[in-house]
Amino acid sequence: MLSSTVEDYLKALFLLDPRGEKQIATGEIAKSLNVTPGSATSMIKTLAEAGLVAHRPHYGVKLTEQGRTLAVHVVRRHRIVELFLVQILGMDWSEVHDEAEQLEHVVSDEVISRMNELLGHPTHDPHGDPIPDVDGTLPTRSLQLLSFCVEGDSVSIARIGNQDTDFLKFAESNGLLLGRTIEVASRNDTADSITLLAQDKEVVLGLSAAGKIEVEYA
Amino acid sequence: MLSSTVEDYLKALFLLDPRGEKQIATGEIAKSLNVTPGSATSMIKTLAEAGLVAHRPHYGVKLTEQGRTLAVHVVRRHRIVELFLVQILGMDWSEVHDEAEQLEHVVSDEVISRMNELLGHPTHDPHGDPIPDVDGTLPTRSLQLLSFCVEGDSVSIARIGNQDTDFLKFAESNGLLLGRTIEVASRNDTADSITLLAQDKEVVLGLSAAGKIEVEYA
DNA sequence: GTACTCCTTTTGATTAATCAAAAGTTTAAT
DNA sequence: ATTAAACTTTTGATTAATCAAAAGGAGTAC
Repeated sequence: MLSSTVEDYLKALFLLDPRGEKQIATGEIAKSLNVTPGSATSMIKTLAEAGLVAHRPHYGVKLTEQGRTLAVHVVRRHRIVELFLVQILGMDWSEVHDEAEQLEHVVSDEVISRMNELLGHPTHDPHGDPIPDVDGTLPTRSLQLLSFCVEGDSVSIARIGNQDTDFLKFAESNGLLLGRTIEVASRNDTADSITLLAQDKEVVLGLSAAGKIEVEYA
Repeated sequence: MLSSTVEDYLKALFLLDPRGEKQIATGEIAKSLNVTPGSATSMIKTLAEAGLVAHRPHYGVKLTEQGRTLAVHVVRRHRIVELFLVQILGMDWSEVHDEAEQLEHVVSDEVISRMNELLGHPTHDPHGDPIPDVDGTLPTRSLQLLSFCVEGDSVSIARIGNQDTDFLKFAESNGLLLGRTIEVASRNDTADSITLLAQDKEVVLGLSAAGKIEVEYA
């Protein structure tokens, strides 16, 4: 059995590079897990010995096939739990991330499978992130960053790539919910901002915030 | 925040003495948690320093008010989760105990409160154990051990005091389910057994097994 | 090509929880 | 009162995970 900590490292590696293309720097892992670089190095060594990552000292680290499979399953558990908390328990999407962060390490396959059933084999979690299926396959969509959209675009919101409670609360209260269709009213690269029309209300976002939102052309 | 381990010790102390009357022996705690006596002693010292138990060396240990309150909440979480797994996720009562054992340490108050709502503020879990309410109060019933029943008694099953999967599967397959009315067909103290009529089928139990089942007179 | 900066890795300590085995207490028995 | 049995506590090690700070690479700048 993997410890929660090991699962967290694997998940972080997966999320930093879902395609498994890059070499990930120790510092990046450390930052994303809020540990010191030294802690990350020593855990990486442990993971490497267990065959879960390939480590090239001073260059970077990458999940092995085995490590990736385990990571994907942690992510699957996380996302199913999140959706379950929203759909079945009626919690707010802004508060389920931290809860799922804990639950992902303890819910059994049996429970996940029943939740999955009850939810009707969903493909995406409440933030629009894809839910890997039992054998680790991720559904794909072709999404566009809202920050790349131009004036006049009419798009529907497909994913919010920021789990921060405050950000999600802000999005919610401004009508920026998954599935909602919005229009790009204007875009100002000098001011680094974009103005949207969501439910006939104007919302102004900085481009970096807009870069956390992914959309689909209708 | 309490560690899972601390919560397990508190819960064990509570379950070994729900009324908070006795001094509990170190060895009993060790046995119920499957650790060596030395481990128990050292944890007891930690708990005592934190004010969660009163320890009289070589005599025994007892939860303080504070410790008991925390323990009751762990038990509440455990039992609500168990019932939730059975009622909402459709799991079998024989498999939810171990699952709940893990979940009890990570589900938030928010989630417990929503589960509780969804379940309609239940008073007992799938094994007939009482669910403490939010402020720690336990519902009471006056139950009788099945092993004390005599020939001719007609009673309804109120509690199964054995979380063991095999035992629960056996009970289930012999019609010994919560709420079911059964009759004591005969009782043989020499053979240490009791014969029941459950749904017109005869079931013979040893008295020690019967002592794990609690009943209510109709 | 020496120096500097920015990472990464190593080192040495610390904390929580555990175990095995030694030492110490209680109780009960003769 | 001595001794034995049964239990509890202490002691010393171990493991996983972490941190702070020292030491070590790599690339860049001049």
